[in-house]
Amino acid sequence: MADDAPKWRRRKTARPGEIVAAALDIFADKGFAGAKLEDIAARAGVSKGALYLYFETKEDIFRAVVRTAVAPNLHAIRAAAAAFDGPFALLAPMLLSRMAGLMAQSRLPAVAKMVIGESRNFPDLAKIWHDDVVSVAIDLASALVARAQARGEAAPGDPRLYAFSLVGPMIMAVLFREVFGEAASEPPDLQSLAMQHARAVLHGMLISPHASPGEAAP
Amino acid sequence: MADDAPKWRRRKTARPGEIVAAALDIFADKGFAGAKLEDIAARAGVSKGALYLYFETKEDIFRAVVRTAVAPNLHAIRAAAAAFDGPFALLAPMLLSRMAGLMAQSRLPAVAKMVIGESRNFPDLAKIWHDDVVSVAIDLASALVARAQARGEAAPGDPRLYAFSLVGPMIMAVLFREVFGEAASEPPDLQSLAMQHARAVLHGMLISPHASPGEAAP
Amino acid sequence: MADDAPKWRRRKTARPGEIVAAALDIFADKGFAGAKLEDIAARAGVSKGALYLYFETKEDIFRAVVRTAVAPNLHAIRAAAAAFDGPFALLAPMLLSRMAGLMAQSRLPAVAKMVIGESRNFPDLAKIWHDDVVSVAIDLASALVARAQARGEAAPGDPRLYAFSLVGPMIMAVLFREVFGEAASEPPDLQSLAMQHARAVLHGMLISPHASPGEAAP
Amino acid sequence: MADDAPKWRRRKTARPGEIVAAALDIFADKGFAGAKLEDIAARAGVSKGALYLYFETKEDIFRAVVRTAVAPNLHAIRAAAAAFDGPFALLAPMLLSRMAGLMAQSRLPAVAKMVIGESRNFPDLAKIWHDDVVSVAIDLASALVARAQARGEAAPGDPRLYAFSLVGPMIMAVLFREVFGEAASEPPDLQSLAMQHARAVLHGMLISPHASPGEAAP
DNA sequence: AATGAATGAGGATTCATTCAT
DNA sequence: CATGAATGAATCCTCATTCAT
Repeated sequence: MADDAPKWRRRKTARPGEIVAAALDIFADKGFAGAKLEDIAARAGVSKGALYLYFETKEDIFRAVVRTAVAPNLHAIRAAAAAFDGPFALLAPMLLSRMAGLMAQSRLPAVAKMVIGESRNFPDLAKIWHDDVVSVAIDLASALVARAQARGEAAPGDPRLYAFSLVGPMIMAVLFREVFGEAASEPPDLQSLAMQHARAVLHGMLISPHASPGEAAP
Repeated sequence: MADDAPKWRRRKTARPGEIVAAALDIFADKGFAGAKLEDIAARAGVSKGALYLYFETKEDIFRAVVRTAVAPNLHAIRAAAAAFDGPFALLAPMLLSRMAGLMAQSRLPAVAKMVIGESRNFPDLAKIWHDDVVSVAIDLASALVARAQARGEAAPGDPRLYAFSLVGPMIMAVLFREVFGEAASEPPDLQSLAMQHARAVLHGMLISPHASPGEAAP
Repeated sequence: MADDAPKWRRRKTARPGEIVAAALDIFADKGFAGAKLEDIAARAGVSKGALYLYFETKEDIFRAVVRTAVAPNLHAIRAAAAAFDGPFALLAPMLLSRMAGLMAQSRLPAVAKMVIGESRNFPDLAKIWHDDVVSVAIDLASALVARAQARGEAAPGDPRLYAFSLVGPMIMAVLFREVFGEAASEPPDLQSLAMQHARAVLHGMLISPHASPGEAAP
Repeated sequence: MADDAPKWRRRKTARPGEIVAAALDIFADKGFAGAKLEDIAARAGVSKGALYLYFETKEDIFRAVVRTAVAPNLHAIRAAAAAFDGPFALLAPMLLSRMAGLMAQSRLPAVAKMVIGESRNFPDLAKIWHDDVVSVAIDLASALVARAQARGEAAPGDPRLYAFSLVGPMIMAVLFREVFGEAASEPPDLQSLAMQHARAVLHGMLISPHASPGEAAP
């Protein structure tokens, strides 16, 4: 609360970002309807009226929050995909690990929770989220699987469903942490899950009678 | 939903259930804050005031919706687990398939969406959902994995993380369908996903040079 | 940011007048409450803050608008009255015609509309308008009538009511044009009305059986 | 059971009228923007929320006020016109007198003031007012004049402008009273004005050398 | 039990006004 | 002098909740 530093006015450029950041916190905590503009303003360190210098409506702020969260991470995902072209057995764990890192660092999980809860009230945001995040990720994973299949690395099957097999556990874990937080039982560690799941989905959970004993424990 | 029973004077005991069913529809569509008691009452075929004959507050109705959705399905899951004690390689696909059926039939996905969105506003409901649904399912899967490991059927590793590997894709697919609905690209088929994912997570997606061709289709 | 282009040219004295002119346009269009200071500033080509260099409040601007519109026209009316001292039969049409010209040229009708609408919110302005415009005009007309009566030119009767008989049609026509504008049926032509009404109120609309046919068109 | 029991409920039927009556008072006093819904509700003896049981928005109430004021008086005007078919010299004073009575009894002057002030903000209401009140009155007067001309009773000239000559003074006087109220100099008496103006506009203000001396003094 | 008219606290939004630059 | 970002009081409107019928 106490801000000793003299607040230099003329924040015109920085303000929108500060407001969006504050709004993300409040929306993630209270949901869209539960969030009070007054709280968002307070957290952003501005007055209620100042919000309307940069955004038309509460919905507008919400949209900005979702869009702002999506854009940079979207680029990161695409970059990760294009950067590597090795064998699927190495690519999959790398991608899951990177996904774990992304989820831990960014506010994507919080935004995901918001979008899930408000998907019916903001169909256009759901569409943005779908088109720019979920579909991109699924298409990426599907493409990797398809390539692996073409190379004879991966078993036959629907690449799109395999995409769910690959990233589903990460999504579930992320939402688990976001929804139940520390209020519930110990949340899963994302990096550990990424590693163990990569091995499981690549090599299988079953201990093959033909496999060497060392295979299961790297 | 069928109205083959005489309508007059059958209400008394049926009313709360009808209200909860109506509320589930409205809450699933609009979210907690967006749902109007007037709409719930209209859908239930009663007056606004009548809601207060059976429930104290709007929150009370919401809690009843969540609890009502949880209870019976919870039993089904436990029953399914206890009923079968075969090899993990057969149990896992069966459970995933049953899970797919459960998700398709019940309103669990809709309630899950609601709980995710309102988890911060209703910590107690999040806790109920966690304790009675999520934790139970995870514990169940973990126990099955641990048993399989003890029997030498499953590879070593954290059984809890394996639980995410098992059910995560189903959860993701269910939410995908719930959130994006028909407005987005083709939603994944749950049964197909259950089958393919079971094979993938059990035997691995990779084509092992040592594996026999028949391994993929048991 | 630093913009070294010196904008201050020569305004200083012209500014208040420009602001008042802009305000008149906006007030006439939106009414007092509906007018936004931002719009007035924009139309005057100054910043919002600049308004406060010349006026204390929004009300202050409104008062200035009304007063500014009143003052010069007031002079014109008095001058017209004092300038001529001929027979009433010639004076009346001349005054009505001059009134028509004044109404068509000045923004008096627009200000009249504003004052009518805001008379209860700005009793002091209503008083100014009454004392400086309406009463002056009525008193002037009354005085002319009284003089005509004293000279035996005009029939007996309340000079004040005769004043309404004289100028009422002009007022009504002016308001008709101001309120309904071009959105309604053809507005009356003020000069034509002035001429025809002068003849009617002086000589009567009825065709007297005793009057010669030429009487109606002198 | 039969649902057609008399609705003694509350005031469901009477309320809208009460609200409109209260709103007319407040709107007339404060103007549209200046009127607070809270004040309207208080004057109507209901809560703020109750207003929204009967009207959608503040604008909706305003429209209802204007429309409600127009409708019944409209009928009265038309009836008066159709009822009488005597000589113009008798019809004109009768109509002016009736107009004076109507203005004194009804809230038409107050509504007129509102419409004048808000004509730009509510063009549709201005149109209603024009089409249903002003045009009707002008057309009516014009028709009477035209008929009188056809009968050789009235002098030639534009009947529409004559209509302004006839009713303009009444309109001006009514607005004078409404705008300046008792705060200003003595307001004109409507009935006296109707009588004196009728004589003036019929027979002329000038004393004709040919007229008998007794004609000018009733 | 059931109704639905009525309530009023709560919150999004506007805009006259201020003041640091 | 001039600016325009910032403020916050004011007010419309919503809707969960109550209660007379």
